[in-house]
Amino acid sequence: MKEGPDIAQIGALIGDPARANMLTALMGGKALTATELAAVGGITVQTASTHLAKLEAGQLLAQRKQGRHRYFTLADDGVGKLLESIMGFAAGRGHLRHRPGPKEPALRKARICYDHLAGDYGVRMLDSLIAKGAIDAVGDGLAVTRQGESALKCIGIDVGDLKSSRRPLCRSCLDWSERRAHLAGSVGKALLSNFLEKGWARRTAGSRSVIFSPDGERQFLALFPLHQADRSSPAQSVET
Amino acid sequence: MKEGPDIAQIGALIGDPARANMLTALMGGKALTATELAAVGGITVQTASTHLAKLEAGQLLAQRKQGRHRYFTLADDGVGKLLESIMGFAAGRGHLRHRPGPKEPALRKARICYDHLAGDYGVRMLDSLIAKGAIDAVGDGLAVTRQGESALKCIGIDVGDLKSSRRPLCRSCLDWSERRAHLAGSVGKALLSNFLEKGWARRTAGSRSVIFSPDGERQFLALFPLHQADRSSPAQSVET
DNA sequence: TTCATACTTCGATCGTAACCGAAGCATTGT
DNA sequence: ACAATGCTTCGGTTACGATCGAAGTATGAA
Repeated sequence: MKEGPDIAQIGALIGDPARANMLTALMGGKALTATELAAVGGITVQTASTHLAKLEAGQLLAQRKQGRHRYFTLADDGVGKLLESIMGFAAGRGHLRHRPGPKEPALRKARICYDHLAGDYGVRMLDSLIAKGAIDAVGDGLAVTRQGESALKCIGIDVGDLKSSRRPLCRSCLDWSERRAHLAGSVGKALLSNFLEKGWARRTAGSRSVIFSPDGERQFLALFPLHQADRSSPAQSVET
Repeated sequence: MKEGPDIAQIGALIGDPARANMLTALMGGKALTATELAAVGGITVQTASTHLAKLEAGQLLAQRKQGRHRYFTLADDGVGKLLESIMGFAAGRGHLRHRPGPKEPALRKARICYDHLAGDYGVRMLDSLIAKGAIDAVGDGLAVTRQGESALKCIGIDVGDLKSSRRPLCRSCLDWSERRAHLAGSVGKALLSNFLEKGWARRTAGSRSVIFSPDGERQFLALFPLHQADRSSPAQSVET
């Protein structure tokens, strides 16, 4: 009598809050360790371990051993697509976990997305990089152009060094506050690290928000201008 | 800290087997009563009632009172799309609830899919209708051609009458035993009713399988031949 | 080797929600 | 008015699984 694909099974896998948090975290495309995932799920590593085992058994996750770490990623593109469609559905009917609250402006403006910059500033940065031809948007993916490489070198980022890692240089990461893409990947990480090193910005203790210094903010905005001057700067409207 | 759409909630809603069964049952597009849904879910009406209330609260289902019945349907097209994408995902990795069992041949051959014909014969019928130009496959959807209308009239189905209903004439319904499409919609329903009235086939009591009489089967196969003679009839291979 | 880190497995607890029997409404039919 | 049907609500049981502490395995560093 029972027939058809077992949607209950994968529903149940996604249905647990801890697992859902881990999966959403992995939507960024970055491989994360069990410990990191435990943190985003708000559970201990033991619990996370069993969750991860289940997700792997359900073929939602893939695991890659590397030294004493185990990196987990979404099993394949299909999983990402699936999660995206569920997120879209959930967002469409206001099933939001986190309605825009009072403390949010800072987070909307600039925050950490695992290791790169997200929020309004993150979106602005990627837009600007694409507009000035430093990054090429090819299909779904992103790639650093030759011109972009030299531009990054001026800032103090050697793209050649980053290439040695297995991690992709650029990835597009969907920003749920802005509903637009920002830059992930090793270049995204390097850029954020660069800002932090230069003292343009600093992370805050308990939160994921990134606070720019007055001077740093000025330099950042100058470095990543809004090339498309077709509308009054949305970045600045948030800035106030 | 938590951010983004709440995929856990809808995952949990779909994650319960009883609820998943009810939802898949409703994918046929037909509105079903609480009692019917309890049956497909394999639970009592009381339990079904609480499940249905939850699904409604989660905006997955809509309810329509009519006399002393309450008809449940998927809340909107988005829900159908969502479920389809999950089913596709699950099927793609072999997460099937029901591996081909011993009693299945009859079901694979011909069965009720809510109100229309599914299984090998259902697939064959649609293929044949398309091949002979009675139905046009336009994009994702299906449409009856002018020629198809007259052909159906010969069998005793007035497409004009069906048009008065709000229900779409033709819908493609994915067949999970065949992994191919068969014909749903009011035309699909009318065809099955037609076969039953003529005594070509009959429904069985407890099951969803449809049993053809020897004569009815002959006529059905003659009416819906396999136009593409590129392989030996798959219908007959199951028939044995 | 020994220690430290990263992760898994085991064992046990605890909460939640799925479930059903029984009773309570609501609608229809007689 | 009364009975019958369809469904919901209530109450109480039960089972599953999420969780964590503690112990066990693997990898790397000193």
